[in-house]
Amino acid sequence: MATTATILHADLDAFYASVEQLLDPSLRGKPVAVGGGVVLAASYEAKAFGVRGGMPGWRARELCPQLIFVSGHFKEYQRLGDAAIKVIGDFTPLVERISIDEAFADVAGCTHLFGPPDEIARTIRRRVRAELGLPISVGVARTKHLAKIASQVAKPDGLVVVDPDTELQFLHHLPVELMWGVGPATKAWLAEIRVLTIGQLATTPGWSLEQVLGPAAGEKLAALAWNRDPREVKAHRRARSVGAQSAIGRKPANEQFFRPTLLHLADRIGTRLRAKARPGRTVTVRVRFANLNSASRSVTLDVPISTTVILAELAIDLVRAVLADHPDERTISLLAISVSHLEEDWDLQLDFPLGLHDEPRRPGSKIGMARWAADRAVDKIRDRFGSDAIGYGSVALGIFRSVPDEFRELAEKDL
DNA sequence: TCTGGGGTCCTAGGACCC
DNA sequence: TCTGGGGTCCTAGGACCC
Repeated sequence: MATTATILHADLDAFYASVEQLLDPSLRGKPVAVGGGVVLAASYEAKAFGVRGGMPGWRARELCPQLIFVSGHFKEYQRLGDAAIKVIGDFTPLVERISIDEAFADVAGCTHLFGPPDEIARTIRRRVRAELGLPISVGVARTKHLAKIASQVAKPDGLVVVDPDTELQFLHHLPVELMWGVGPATKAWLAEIRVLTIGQLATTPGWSLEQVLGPAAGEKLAALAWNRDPREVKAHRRARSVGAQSAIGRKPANEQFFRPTLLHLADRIGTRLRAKARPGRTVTVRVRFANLNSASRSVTLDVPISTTVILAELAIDLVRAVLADHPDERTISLLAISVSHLEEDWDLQLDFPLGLHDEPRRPGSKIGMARWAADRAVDKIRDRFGSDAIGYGSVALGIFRSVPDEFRELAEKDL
């Protein structure tokens, strides 16, 4: 089976920072960071100093004193990210978007119209540069994983095509961390057994990898060398969970502090679940303590829920349980709620939510109905007048916003 | 004045069923 | 009448990705 290299992986370079340099020419060629308290994205000039996403702002300034901080044009990121993906969509409907700035495409079915894959890749790069003013790197290969590695190698602003006949040569000298799924922990373990390159990995007996990393990871690591990579590009993937979290600095582990935050998080999640008619059955909370250790608790219900107050009450109970199990932890630094086991296309008209203090297995009650009706009313008012018009206002709750809401929305996956 | 926010997937142990 | 094995679901924790 002679498979040809028809999978593209396209990735906008240092996306947020590139947009800022596009919008403000005085930033071009200079080290730029988007963010403030924390670096959300860094330009290549800043990366040269070791500045990385997720890094505390003070640390970034330490590494690069001349670093320019900009607060970010989040609407523009969404617009330009969408536009870049749309350029790819002009060639094939088989586009799998991974994030705001990244997508796979399979061009096998459109080469008769647009020429060979490498030519399509060149056209995409040229058009994104000409029409949007942004650099984009593209990898072309026989599988998704290889295409992704190729685009990483192509960065910045490049194109790498991996011919099926030369795949092993291409991979041989590349560091293991370029593989998808190999992060710091796996890299460190592999380094211990003196495996630094993908070539070395390919000649390492499968059983020793499986023994330490488990069957799934072992299989994944061996897949590249054995040509068992997934090829299928999926245009539509539905979300499997919805969550929200908030770093709250250092707060005592008391209900008066965690309750308002949990209400706010539950509200964010509940609104999204109701908007897409996808209530969920499992609620998970995570509590991170001052020492950055964290613990989680979850509960799975018989009935899917999306009511803000019910989500919040469940979350509060779960956080209480976590704290009861960790009596020595007196300071909380982050709270998170996540809802999973999401229902597909739930008819909200049939959603008789759990009355919290009723019999748990009997959905529907006057109290539950009233709460559900109240949420739907709030949703409608927000649709008309904006999200701050009504509800559990963060100002009233004293919520400290460490990142702008627009940034959170950029990261949200379509339900 | 150490570390943001939204996700995916995997593992291991236990409960429970047949 | 004391014991197998397979499958599914739930829970807690962790690695990883953008």
